[in-house]
Parts: sequence; structure tokens; C-alpha cells
Amino acid sequence: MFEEINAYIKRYSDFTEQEIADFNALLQPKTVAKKTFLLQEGEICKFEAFIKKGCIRTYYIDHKGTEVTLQFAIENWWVSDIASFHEQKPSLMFIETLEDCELFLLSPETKEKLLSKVPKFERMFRLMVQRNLTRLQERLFQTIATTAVEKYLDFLERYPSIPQRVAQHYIASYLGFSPEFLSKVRTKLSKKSKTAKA
Amino acid sequence: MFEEINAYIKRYSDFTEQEIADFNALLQPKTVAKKTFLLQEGEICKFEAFIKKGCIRTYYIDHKGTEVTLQFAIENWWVSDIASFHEQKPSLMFIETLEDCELFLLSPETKEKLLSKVPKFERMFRLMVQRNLTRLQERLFQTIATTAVEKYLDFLERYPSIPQRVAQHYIASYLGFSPEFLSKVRTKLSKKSKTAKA
DNA sequence: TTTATTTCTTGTCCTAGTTCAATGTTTTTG
DNA sequence: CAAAAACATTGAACTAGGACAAGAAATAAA
Repeated sequence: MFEEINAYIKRYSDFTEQEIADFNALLQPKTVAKKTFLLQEGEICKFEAFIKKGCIRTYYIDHKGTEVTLQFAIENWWVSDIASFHEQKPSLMFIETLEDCELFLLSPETKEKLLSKVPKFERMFRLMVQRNLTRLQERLFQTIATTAVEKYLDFLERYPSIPQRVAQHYIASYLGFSPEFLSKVRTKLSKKSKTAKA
Repeated sequence: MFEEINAYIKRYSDFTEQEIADFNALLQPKTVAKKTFLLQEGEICKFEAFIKKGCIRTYYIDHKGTEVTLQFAIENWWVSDIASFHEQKPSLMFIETLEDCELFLLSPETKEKLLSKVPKFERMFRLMVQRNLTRLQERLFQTIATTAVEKYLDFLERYPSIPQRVAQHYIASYLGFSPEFLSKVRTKLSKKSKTAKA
């Protein structure tokens, strides 16, 4: 049951059997059907979720009603609205399952318990957030500095499994342009690759 | 000498006098003239710097030679390339002083020493990175979902002291559009506010 | 397996922001 | 304090991507 998540945490630190047992005891397993909201704008986020199985999307909705996807999370990723979770304040985002999911949840309370019982986890969470931050910095740079074609190609390379699992217009909303335009980008690219072959 | 930085850390946790003394002993004070690079692309980042006095900009340069500003850091902020610092790998960014600066530096080694001597700091650094991440998420959303005018107005509100300290084209490069267009946005806004007054 | 719903494509027209170039203004420096 | 350098403004022509609309394909549901 805990293989995946235990493999995950071991990448960050050497934990003893006891520490891992303590950790596992605090996790709350949960299965969720596809197309379910784990969090909606205005709610307070009560969880950090590790995805054992499934696919989840986090997104914002702007004042014109357009969705902006922040993250696609699949197996072995964590999802949460960290700001809302830690400060227990209303969230600005939506977290929605795109597939049936098997999750492990930590609540603010169980997370605190974990951290006080096994302080080593403090470091793991710091490193996780740091990696996240680094990636987001790169993504901001890319959002500002590259064209739609470049963004799409980079996405394909970086997350090759995602396009097979999620609808295309979600990818457009991740990359920051309209679904129509993504479609045009794709036809342009496929024409180009045909020409290259011919 | 340490008033500002000690006030800063106390916002995150209750430290004992001894812990604070240990912390201060590990800081390396440094003064740097304006227009100096603390880090250039390709180098490995050897510091996390707390700004006691001055102003610093971090930025990327894209393949067309355009600068994208990631951060303006002023008094009581930390600057670093976290990815490069922690993994000791070549950086993708530039860190440059815009004014004469008084800094306190931590090296990877002194930071590790600090964390093992006073593990409480682990939490502080986690919370710092978390706030950073949260802010960057908002900024990415805004970059994708709002117009130049909205971005500029939000910037003025959020960082009212920055425009008085840094050149306007740096602000444009932070907001993700050209300096010419920022200039046009500004004239449009000032005309509008004149009309409103008349 | 037919119908309904969601998703994807394609075309046309439109706009926010870019690029380039010229001029004016402020800041820096010798 | 003069000259140079850096910075800001303005305008004209251009382009990447958006909005809208309509049809085609694929998925889901009944």
C-alpha cells in the first residue's frame, strides 16, 4: 500500500523503519472519482495530497472566466494549495481530479504532528517546495520569453505522458493561450514535420 | 549591526538569545558597490544574501538577448539562486546590485552548519520558500491572465517604493513587456487621471 | 448504437503588444 | 560643468495570438 510514497520520501532523506512507520500511520488514504473538486475557490484547503494513482489539475479562473492551469499532477506528485493550507485562509484556486484517484492525505494537524515527531521531514518539505519554486521560476521566464510553438514543444518534452491523459484545451490553459491557437500550432507543426519527411 | 536581520528571523520563530548569537556568528557581512554582479549565468551560486541596505535585481536573458527580471530585492529581503545554491550547479540567472549594498551572506557550508546547530531554522527557510512560491504562483497567473495596464497598476500598489529606485525599463522587463509599451501605458494612464480630475 | 455532449479544427477579422527609428530628457562621468 | 551615456517618449508599421462562429470528430451516456 505504501510502496510508492515510501519510495518517494526515501529520495529525500534516510529514514529509519520507525520513522517511516510513524509517517505511514499519519496518512489518510482516500479514493476519489474523476471530475471531483478537492478544493474550490473560497474554500480553505485542508490537505496535502500524494497521488498514488490518477491525475489532478489545479487552476485559477480569471475575472473574464478564463481558466489558467497551474499544475497537472500525476502519480508520485503532491497537490495542495500551500498558501491556503498553511495559513488556513480562503483559496484562490480549484483542485479537480481528471481521473479516478487514489490519494494519501495529510491535514494541517497531521502534518504538524509529523514534523514534531520526526523533524527530519521539515527538511524534506523544504526541499520539495524549493524544487517547486525553481521549476516555477523557469516557467515564468518561459511564459514571458518564448513563443507558443516553443512552449508547446517544451511541454511535450517535459511532460510526455500528460497529452495522452488530459484534454488538449487544458494544455492550452497551462501554456497560457487559447485552445484554438493551440490547435493551429499543432497543425502547423504537423505540416512542418511532414514536409521534413518528404 | 544585526538588528534588521534579527528582527526578520524573529517573525518566523521564537529563537533564544543563544540561537540568535549562533546565527549571527555564521553571517558574513559584505558591502558591494552598485552595478556589480553577485552572480552570472553559468556560475555556481555560493550565497544566500540578506539585504541590510540596497537594491538588487535578479534576471534571466533569453535566446534573443532580452532580459526578464525575476525579482527586485530591497532591504529585508533575501536573494539567491536557490537551485544553483542548493545543488551547486551552474546558474541560469544574473544577480546584480542596482545600488550600493550592505549584505549578510550565508554559504552552503554555513547554512548547513546553522541548520544542524539550530534545526529550528529548517522551518524558517521552509516558510520563506513557501511564501516565495505562493507569490510566484500568483504572479504566473497574473502574467497569463491580465493586461499590461493591470499588471503595471498592480505592481505600483504592491511595490510602491520600487519605481523610485529602479529604471523604468527594468520594471517593464519584470512585467513581461517592452519598455516602449510601458511608456505608452504610463502616458495613457496619466491622461486618464488628468481627464478624471478635469 | 444512436444521441448528446464535449472536444478539436479551421477560417475571418481584430487587438494588444512589438519592433524600429527618431527625438528628447535625465544621469553619469571625466 | 561639458560631453557622453543611459534612459524615456512618441509614432508608424507589423505580428502573435485572441474572439467568434461554424462544422467535424471523438467520447460518453442512455
